[in-house]
Amino acid sequence: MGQEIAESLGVLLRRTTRTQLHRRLTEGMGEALDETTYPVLSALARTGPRSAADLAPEVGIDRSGVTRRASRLEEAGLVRREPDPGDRRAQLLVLTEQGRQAVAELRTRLADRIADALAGWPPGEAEAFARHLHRFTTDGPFG
Amino acid sequence: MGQEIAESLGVLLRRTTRTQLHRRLTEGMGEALDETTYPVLSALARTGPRSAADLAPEVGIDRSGVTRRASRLEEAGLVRREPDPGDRRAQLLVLTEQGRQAVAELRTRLADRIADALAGWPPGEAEAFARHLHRFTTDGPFG
DNA sequence: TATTGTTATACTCTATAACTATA
DNA sequence: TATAGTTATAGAGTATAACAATA
Repeated sequence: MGQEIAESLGVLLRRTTRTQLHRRLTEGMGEALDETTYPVLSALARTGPRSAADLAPEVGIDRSGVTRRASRLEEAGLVRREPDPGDRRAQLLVLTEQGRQAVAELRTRLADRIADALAGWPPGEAEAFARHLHRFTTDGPFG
Repeated sequence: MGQEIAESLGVLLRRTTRTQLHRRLTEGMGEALDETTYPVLSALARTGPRSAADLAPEVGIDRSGVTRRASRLEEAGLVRREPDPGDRRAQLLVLTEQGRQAVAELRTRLADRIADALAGWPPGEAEAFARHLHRFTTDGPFG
């Protein structure tokens, strides 16, 4: 059983698993939105307006990387920068209306893919899997 | 439910999730064995002796990358190169005894981490999760 | 003194292209 | 002609270090 999970993790954690999924999700959504900028846009949608420093651990890169990716998204009109009212050193990254639309499209695409994958599963198993996977990513062998 | 899976996938597919796990697994096992060479060693153990070209898709990089990583493992004595008896163009990458010992240690470490993560789960749920995760990585939204 | 965003720099890792040898 | 391994090269992406502004 542990061996089966180890094998599955091996596939999931492959570099190509991530890049290929993100590349397909962002396909045709403009030059600025690719597997590099996707995690920033996605994290921003998940957490709401954030500074680059706050977003960095969420995305798994440092603040200079967030700045660079955010600049690409800003040029494309998906993100804008606003001064943080509570800290004049900081800039908040905020989704524009166009950015929100892009996130909605990305979420739909991902949801469709997941639904397709689970379509043939026996009743109840998909729900159980969702719960288990969430628990595993939270308490799993990653900390 | 799809949303819950999407969130979990977001965590699993983070670049840092992979590198940190592999970094911890290989900790203290010599300079040649790190998060870069781990997937090659692991794939070799899983599939048996293979050429660089055959191993490339398994690892998710191209054959030049496999060659480079294999050379590091060879220098450290974990892998050796043998001529392929069936094709004189090819070189088979083979685990040495030291390489097999390293793989055994890595498997133990990963199994321990997984077992720790599942220790508190209700009876039967871990087994179900293992089956579901395997199915999901096989038929999932990645192809 | 510490932390912010940003930029420039150095480093790591990768794919691409070339080469020779063999199928 | 195509494919093997290998090497050199160029590209992408990253962390590190520095900077001025603000806490």
